[in-house]
Amino acid sequence: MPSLELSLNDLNAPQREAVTHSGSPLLIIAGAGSGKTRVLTYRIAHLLEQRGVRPGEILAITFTNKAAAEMKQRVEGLISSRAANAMWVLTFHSACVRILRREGGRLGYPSSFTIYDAADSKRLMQLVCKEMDLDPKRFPPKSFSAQVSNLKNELIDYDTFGESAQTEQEKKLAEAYTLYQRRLHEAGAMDFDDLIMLTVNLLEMFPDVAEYYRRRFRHVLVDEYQDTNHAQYRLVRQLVGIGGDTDPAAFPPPELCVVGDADQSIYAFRGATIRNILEFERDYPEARTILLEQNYRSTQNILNAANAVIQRNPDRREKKLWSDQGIGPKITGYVADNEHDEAAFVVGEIDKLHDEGEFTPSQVAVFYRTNAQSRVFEDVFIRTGLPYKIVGGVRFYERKEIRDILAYLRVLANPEDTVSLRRILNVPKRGIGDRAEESIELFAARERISFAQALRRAQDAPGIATRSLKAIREFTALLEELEELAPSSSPSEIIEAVLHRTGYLSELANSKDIQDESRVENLEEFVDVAREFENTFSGPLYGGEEEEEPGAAAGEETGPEGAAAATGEGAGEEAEGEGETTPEPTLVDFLEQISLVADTDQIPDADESGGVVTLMTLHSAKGLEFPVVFLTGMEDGVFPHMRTLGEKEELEEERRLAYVGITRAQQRLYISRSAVRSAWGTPSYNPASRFLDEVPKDLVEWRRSESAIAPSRPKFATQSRKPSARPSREVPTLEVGDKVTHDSFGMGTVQLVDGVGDRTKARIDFGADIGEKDFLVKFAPIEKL
DNA sequence: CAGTCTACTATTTTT
DNA sequence: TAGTAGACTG
Repeated sequence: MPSLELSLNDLNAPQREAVTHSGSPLLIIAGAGSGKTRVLTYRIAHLLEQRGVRPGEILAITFTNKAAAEMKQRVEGLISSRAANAMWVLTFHSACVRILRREGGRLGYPSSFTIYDAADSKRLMQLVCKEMDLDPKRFPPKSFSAQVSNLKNELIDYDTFGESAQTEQEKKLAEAYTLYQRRLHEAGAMDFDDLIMLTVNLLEMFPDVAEYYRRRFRHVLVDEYQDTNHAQYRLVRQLVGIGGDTDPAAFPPPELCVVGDADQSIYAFRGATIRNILEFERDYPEARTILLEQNYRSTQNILNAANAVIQRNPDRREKKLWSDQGIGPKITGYVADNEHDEAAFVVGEIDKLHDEGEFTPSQVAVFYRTNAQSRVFEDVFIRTGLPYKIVGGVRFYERKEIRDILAYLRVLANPEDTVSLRRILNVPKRGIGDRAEESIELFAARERISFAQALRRAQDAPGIATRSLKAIREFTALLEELEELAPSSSPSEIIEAVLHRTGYLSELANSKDIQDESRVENLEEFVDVAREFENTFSGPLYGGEEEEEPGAAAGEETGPEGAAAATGEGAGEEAEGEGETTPEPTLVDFLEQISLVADTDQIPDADESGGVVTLMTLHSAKGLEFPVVFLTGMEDGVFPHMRTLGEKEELEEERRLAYVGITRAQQRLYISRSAVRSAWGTPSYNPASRFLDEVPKDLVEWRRSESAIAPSRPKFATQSRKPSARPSREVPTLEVGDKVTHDSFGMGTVQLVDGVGDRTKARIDFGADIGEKDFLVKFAPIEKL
């Protein structure tokens, strides 16, 4: 066993304290670059080696698979890998899936339930809204879907929401939520938010299950705690047995350790609440808080800039990062005339850094606020031949052809999965059109049977065309054929069978659309992904390796299954995950991997010779670090984003995003903006980002501080040369309370003005009949009265 | 039923 | 500008 005593010396005092603290809940506030992952992994090693904790008693939760993998790998570097295998180091979602696969039966779900991603759940909501005959203009399915997601994040079920529904909108939403949830249940499916919510429900409703996990996991560690939403917060509370429904007196609660940094919370728009970290000491009165402020990543100049920016946010716990890495060079600033010019500057600098032998391209990252901004960089990078890699954007598993085949696989794994079934019904084209689909749906509703069952009884469906019926027969026969071979085939074999027997591949092969060529390639890659999965498979994500030495458990493990557990939980079937029996990967395992584990092609390896420049959004950059960072598009309206300018909280989140961006840089930081930027075809003139003003002047050396085309802060567009659709017209300067007339809505009152320059928006109230509407002032046919 | 056309909309997104 | 979703027509 490696001596941990020695390695504790690599830690600073607060880090060491965080590693060794015991006996009460622990909050570690870890500033950017303060060695958070190191502390977490050392803490785990310390638990195992010094405190006699068994690996099976540790549950470490992260948000991303990448973080989980990294933590696991780094723990393995400290202790034996066999021990590391018995720990649960998982994302919130995969941990919940493990629990739900075992216990979901109590909630009426099959253990092979399907996981719907955001696209699937939107599709289902669309079907639900159509079924309810809702006007998509007044009740947009997309918005309903988002709202249901928010409700689930708040653990508000449809009944509770329905009771308090007042307006028509809310009532319809409650109805849609109810129906949506019923459809999910019928399809044996859960959406992402269900994974968390239903696990909380399960633990709250079945105290024996909750107790089982509390007895089992004596240590619960949570990473990125500032990103937890309410449901995840409640889940953690359930796991440690505080605030739960069961009697906590029976045995001591598990020890909780959370790590986070409120200043790096950038996912509030997804329901994350900063509250969870700010109020940790109130939630857990015994808690100890440790602050990590020494940064091991960046130069002091970079940290000073970051500190200055984040300080503008009110109501935060004061925290000042410092570094002993030296002052470092100043930040380089650049004002470009347009976005191409900006990209050219970035490329030029990267070339220069490379030529001077200071940095290789792989040490450089370019950040931007929105994915759309990547295009220009891509253009310029290609033109100059500088190798690059864009992280994010259209993801592999979101491509149409992959989703089509996935839908087949899901139907094979779970025939009741209606969303997937309806997706492939007429893919490839086989003559089952909207008409036929509708009559099957109607028939299913009337007979109170599932869509899948209705399909198999299609001959009884009223008003179905003979031609359609024949096509449906062929389709169900095809499915049966595939279902037959599925149980004895590996995932990759199943995929190949689907590709060939459905005619999907030949349809693409016969197409003359060039896009379809790359589709075929993607599908080939998909088969490879499946093969790779089979080769590296080490046991299912769920179930699998439980206790490694069941007998040694402190106190008898009372399994949640009552009688079954009495025969010795852990010693039985569950234990075979490791060792002797190499488990065969099932289709369900494969599908789960795909839904829960995002992209294979992510951040390029830094140490590859020369390597490539990494381009990504600021959000994707969280958790990463690069020797050289370019923060681009520093313009009000771009970053901070136009849509955040009105809301105080959202602007604060943008500022945190800026903080995250700045603190990614280790040695060199560049900040740039462009005077003109084309958005959706039309150029717009943006003023400098307010975040630029928040960086102390003496930290920045401006390579170019003014644009040639817009010497001072331009007010409005010098309307482009070519006549736009709208004849040139006075753009009114509006203020709240102004009366205006609109060409089609008539007279109204300005309620809200928001945004900058060309992108100024106004909310105008046209009275009871029409209500409030938002306009882009530049384009709206409004006149000030 | 299937291909084509038009109208619409447009952050960030760990799972 | 560009991608998509629904309507329209052959």
